Amino acid sequence: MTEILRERNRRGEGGKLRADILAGATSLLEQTGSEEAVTLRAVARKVGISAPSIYAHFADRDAIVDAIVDTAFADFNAAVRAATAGEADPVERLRAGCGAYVRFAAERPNRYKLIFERQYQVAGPDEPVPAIRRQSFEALVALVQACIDAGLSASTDATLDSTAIWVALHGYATLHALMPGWPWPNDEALLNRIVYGLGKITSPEYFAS
Amino acid sequence: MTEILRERNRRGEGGKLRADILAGATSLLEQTGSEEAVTLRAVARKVGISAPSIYAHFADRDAIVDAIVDTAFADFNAAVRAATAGEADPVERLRAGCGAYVRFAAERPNRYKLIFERQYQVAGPDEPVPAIRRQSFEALVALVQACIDAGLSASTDATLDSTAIWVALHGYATLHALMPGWPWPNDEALLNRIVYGLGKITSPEYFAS
DNA sequence: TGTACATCAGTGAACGCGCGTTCACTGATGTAC
DNA sequence: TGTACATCAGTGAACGCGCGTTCACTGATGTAC
Repeated sequence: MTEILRERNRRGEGGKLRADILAGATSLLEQTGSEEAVTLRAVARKVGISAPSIYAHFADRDAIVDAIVDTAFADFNAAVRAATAGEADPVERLRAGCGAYVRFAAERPNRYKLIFERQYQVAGPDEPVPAIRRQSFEALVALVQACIDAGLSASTDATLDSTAIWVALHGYATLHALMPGWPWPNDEALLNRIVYGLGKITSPEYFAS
Repeated sequence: MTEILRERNRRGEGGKLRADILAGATSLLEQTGSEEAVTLRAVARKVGISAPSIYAHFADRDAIVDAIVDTAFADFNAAVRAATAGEADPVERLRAGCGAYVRFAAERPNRYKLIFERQYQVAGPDEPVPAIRRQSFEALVALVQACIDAGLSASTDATLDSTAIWVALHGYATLHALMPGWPWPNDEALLNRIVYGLGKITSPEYFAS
């Protein structure tokens, strides 16, 4: 648990500590792999300050975790959007988006996990899902629908097939992080099976893979 | 947190407490949804005994959680095996096994979650996966291979396609538990897409669904 | 059949720990005069 | 240009809490004689 030597901020620059706390908490989460490890005191140790100093910037422990989730979710949406933006062909766009989804999770496994687990805690078991999460799913449905419209997919239900793709991507992302010792098949091949198989992509060059 | 009124066991029947502790711990896990809630003291309160009494039956807190995992994993394997045993047609067997997989997770979401998360903690990030887990995957591969052998699947790589099916089932199971408020499509339809789509089942009556 | 006693099932008090949070404070620094 | 002071950034000690675990114990019960 490395501690950072830290100089007191100059007057008017107290706000900088907020960013340091967030960075420390995020690295703590990513290193230990569990949300429970993000304690006020552990974060303070990591950042090199005393525990009460955090209260100037966050209301309580939960506010820190919420801030991590907000940042991570924004990063996630941005990563997927950036990946799809670069492709013209509908199938390539879909494939690129799904690739970015899995890559994000692989590179930040614990932040990915937190995004989804926190969802549950925030919304409660029976409450509706927040708009921001629904929107990123709608984007996936739109990608599949574009393939259908271009005559490249045999799907007759973009929502159903998007859901299938989504659960497969989520399962792959979480299992991959959870069982690195598993004899996983080639990453590209598995992703192709998920995207082309569940997306009912008809073009032979896609389906062959 | 209901406490159970409990009479002291008679001489020679001390072992009964072990089962009570396990049952209390399991119900605590299933109610609260988090492994952290399964504390020695919470289990003792649940069962209606004092905390130190647990040490006569379990070495430490971790041993209780391990026992829950062992039981849950055995139950899981039994449920899937029982489902496949009843079917003669290879595709029906595969479909029944996958259905049992998802049903098990839906009925005991927190035990299902624990089985996989504990995996990680036990084996460590880089160690190989225990034989018992590998065996239940091999059973899935065999089900897919049987479909290929019967000329009912166009798959040319039973392991790859079984992996795809597995990650999709896992993703569906975990997301379903995590987001009950999500507008999930019809359960049968989604499972059919996963099993028939990723299993490359060719029979028209299957593929149409 | 009666009784002493070993054993068994389980208890209550205590320990040290890390936690979230509160409170009164300190000391450097920018600014008003 | 010098100085008093308000403000800002952050601290140290303390609180009560629930935890895992230890220890010496208690009292009911089956059994040997």
